[in-house]
Amino acid sequence: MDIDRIFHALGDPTRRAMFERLSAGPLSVSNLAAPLDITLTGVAQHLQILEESGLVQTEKVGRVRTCRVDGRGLATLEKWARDRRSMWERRLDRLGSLLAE
Amino acid sequence: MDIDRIFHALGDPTRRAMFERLSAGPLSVSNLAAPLDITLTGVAQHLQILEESGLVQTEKVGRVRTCRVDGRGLATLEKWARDRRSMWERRLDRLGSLLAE
DNA sequence: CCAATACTGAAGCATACACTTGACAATAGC
DNA sequence: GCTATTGTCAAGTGTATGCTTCAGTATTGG
Repeated sequence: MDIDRIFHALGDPTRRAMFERLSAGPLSVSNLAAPLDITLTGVAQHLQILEESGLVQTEKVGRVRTCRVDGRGLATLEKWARDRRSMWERRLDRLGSLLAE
Repeated sequence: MDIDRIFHALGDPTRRAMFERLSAGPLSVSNLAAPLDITLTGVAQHLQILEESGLVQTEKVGRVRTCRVDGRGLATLEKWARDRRSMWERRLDRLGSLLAE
């Protein structure tokens, strides 16, 4: 789960909308595409990027591909944010104790 | 703190590297630029995007501009991730209780 | 079996965006 | 005051990427 790919994937508003929608529950590609006013092909391209980044998982059964959130990507993202925050707060703590002296 | 700008800002590897570096502590623009092999101008451009997204805060004193992490951007990002996770897990919960019946 | 559905693949286009150069402005140190 | 440092502004360039069209492949339902 490469953080680089994850941020790149979510950097696009359409892909983020897709992911947000999927976090409410699994959808077929067509259903996922319905509210977006771009081509199905376009959606499929975005989907591939989301999949490669570990944010979304898809499975094809018959002719319909079902898409669902892949927890691993989200977990990687959360860890990244948590790590940055802890570094940042440690810094603030040091500053605080310096001022306290 | 627009989530759209935040993800766009962090979607670029250079900007993310800058932010990661700043989370360890404040830096001047030149110091921030030093390890990156792009122009100072390029760094300044990235910096503006980070600033507009609420991830970084800068202050110019004399001729040196000091850059530090702005907690608001990070908080917005964390909230977004938390919200997606909770939606996603609620879904898994419903599935679980369905199977339990 | 035939038509409709649900995607997939290749190729092209047009814009956004990362990055550069070159010139300039303001401050700091000697 | 002169020079070096630190950053800013405007404009241009090339590539990445979001999106489209068109054509094709399975699969499903009547």
